[in-house]
Amino acid sequence: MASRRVTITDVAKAANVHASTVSRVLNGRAELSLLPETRERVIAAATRLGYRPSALARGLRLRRTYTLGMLVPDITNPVFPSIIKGAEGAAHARGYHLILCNTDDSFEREASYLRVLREWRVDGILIASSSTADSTLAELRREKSPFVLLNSASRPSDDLTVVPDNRQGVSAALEHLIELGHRRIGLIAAPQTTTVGQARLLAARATLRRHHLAHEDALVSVADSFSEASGYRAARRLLLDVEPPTAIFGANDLIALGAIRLAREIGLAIPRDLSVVGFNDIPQSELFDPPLTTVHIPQEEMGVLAAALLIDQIEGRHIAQRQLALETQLMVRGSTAVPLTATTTTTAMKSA
Amino acid sequence: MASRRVTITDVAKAANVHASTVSRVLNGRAELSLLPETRERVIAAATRLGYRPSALARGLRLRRTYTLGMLVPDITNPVFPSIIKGAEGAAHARGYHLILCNTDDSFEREASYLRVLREWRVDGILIASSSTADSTLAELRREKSPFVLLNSASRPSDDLTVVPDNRQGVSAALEHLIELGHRRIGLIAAPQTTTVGQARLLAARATLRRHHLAHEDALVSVADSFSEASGYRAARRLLLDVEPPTAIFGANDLIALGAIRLAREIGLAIPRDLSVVGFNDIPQSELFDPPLTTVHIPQEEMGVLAAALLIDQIEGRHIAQRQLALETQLMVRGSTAVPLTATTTTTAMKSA
DNA sequence: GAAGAAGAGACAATCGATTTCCGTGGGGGT
DNA sequence: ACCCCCACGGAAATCGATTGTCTCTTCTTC
Repeated sequence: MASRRVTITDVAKAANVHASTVSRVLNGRAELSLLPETRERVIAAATRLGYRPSALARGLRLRRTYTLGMLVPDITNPVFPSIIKGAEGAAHARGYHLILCNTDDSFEREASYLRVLREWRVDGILIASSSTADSTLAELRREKSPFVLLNSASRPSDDLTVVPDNRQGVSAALEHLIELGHRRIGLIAAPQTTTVGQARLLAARATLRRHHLAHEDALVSVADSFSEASGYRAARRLLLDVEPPTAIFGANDLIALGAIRLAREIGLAIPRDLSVVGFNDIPQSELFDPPLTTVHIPQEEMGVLAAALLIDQIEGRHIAQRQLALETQLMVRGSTAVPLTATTTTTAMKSA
Repeated sequence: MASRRVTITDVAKAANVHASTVSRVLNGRAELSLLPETRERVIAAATRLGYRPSALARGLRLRRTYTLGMLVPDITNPVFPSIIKGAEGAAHARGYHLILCNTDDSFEREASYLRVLREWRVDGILIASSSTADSTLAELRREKSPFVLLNSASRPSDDLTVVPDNRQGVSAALEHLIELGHRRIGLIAAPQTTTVGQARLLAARATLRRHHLAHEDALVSVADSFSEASGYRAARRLLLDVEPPTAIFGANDLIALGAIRLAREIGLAIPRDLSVVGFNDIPQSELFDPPLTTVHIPQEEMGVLAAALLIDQIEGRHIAQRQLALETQLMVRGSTAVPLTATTTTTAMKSA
């Protein structure tokens, strides 16, 4: 009744050969010569029975699973689907597939998933999870399990890494605001427990310093996650201040959108009263109200490259460059404009 | 050097017992009594060595993998991440995890992935892929592999199914337009090769008929996918017509957004010149320009329920209800309004 | 015609778990 | 004193593949 799965032995019996012969035929290894006729008989039997080798058994024997684990902090953040799509496509093209794990930015879930991935003997791991504990990485290194950090550089190390060029992107965003005439620029940073969060805040501060602009603490608010809700909350501290900024740079698009929502609620028009820039250029960015000015990062490409890098590493190919920082591009859209006070400010600057 | 994985035998040796004993201790089966002292010795050895059982070996032996496959047509469509998140969370809570497969709405990729999932002996499959071939489903049924259709009802059958109540949602959307005074309502349908596409078009036509409104072919345009770009293309046929509709219902939000983009380009103001309603209520819907009026479906819940249903089925629990059609809710936002011609039209209607 | 080579496949070990079936030693019942 | 049973845990089969080795033919070649 419960139509038992057909195994290699079933095929062997049907073709009147030994299981080992079936294996050799199906895997097309040429080391052993086989009669063409036998080969055909086996293939015929296999297709007739609808034989599908068990990946479990093969993985056990081969100690290879052709499977990649992928750790993602929050799949509902619209940057990730594109990245995942890229990674998944590249993996598929090379004969691998992905086990996707949503860590919800929780250490326990991440640890739990990492265990699962190890139990499944995945060949390598793609880590897009931003808050990965150093101890976790240390363990992976120690175990020599291949992994690639995606979108979240680790502190200087030799790990394989694929990130957007945060420095370049952030400074392009801020310089855009500066060129428009903004002088009080607020920063909504991402959690400083994450490397992305740190990198972007660092880059932002450096840019402001380079342009001799204030980057006092009153102008920096740290969001507690990468979400819209948390951008909204973080924006309070900036916009309800006595001397609010005329422009805000959000560490990612969702945070920027949250800031916009709050600004609206307290009666600020975007971009007239407040300019906002985001980061990532999530899909549909140009459809928002207003169309979001943001830093584009090549999301799908990042996924593709990360998967390629990981597989190269797994298969022991030579890796020319271990750290990839991909070019970003500022997309100027409707959420930024000349500040209301622009003329007076610039005049003041000039007279100074 | 290559620190060999620690196996059950290693633990057994370290604890001075037989491998079978280790297995018994670790799986906590009570059928065989063990000395508490032995138990502790084994556990100590296992944790000391950092033993992780091989899911491959266990799966092979048990013929159970505690793994679910999930087929998704396009992960970059913002409905799906929430659904996936729900499914993944529910699965994780029950000790299962997901292998996510992005089919890109391609039959070959879907078939290929289905093969992979079978090779991996997943315990069950979550099918959110909308265009699944009937033959595929037939095969799954024949093989008695558990599966749940998610977001895509099959033709009347006994399959486990979790869908939004398309009929209710669609009619709420259209009746909203009708109440506003719209009489020429254009439909942008989703591909009719998909069950969702069919269900929503059918429901739309029925609603229009019920209200004695025209639903001529000139008012129906079929998009060739569920994407924004294809909504944009499909909208051409409606809006560049001699007698364009005053409102458009898009079979999903992306399609609706595409229609809005085209409308803008040809100089129509939304919602003044054209009202648009979508379906799904994708995240960030209220942030679009204009905020999108759309039919909310409980995305995450759908994922949760589908996973729960699948696991119940796998574990042989009794299933009270095999088909779930979840309630939808119309979210009236900024993309719909009274048509410009409203007064004249309603007057005409009344005098009739 | 015999030795050797080569061709075609069968055999069996192995991967790392789980589980059924036994074996042993001790205690209790009659 | 005999038997039975129970507690404890070892042995071995099994899941379904892959691959190194062995065997058996058949064909060369001198």
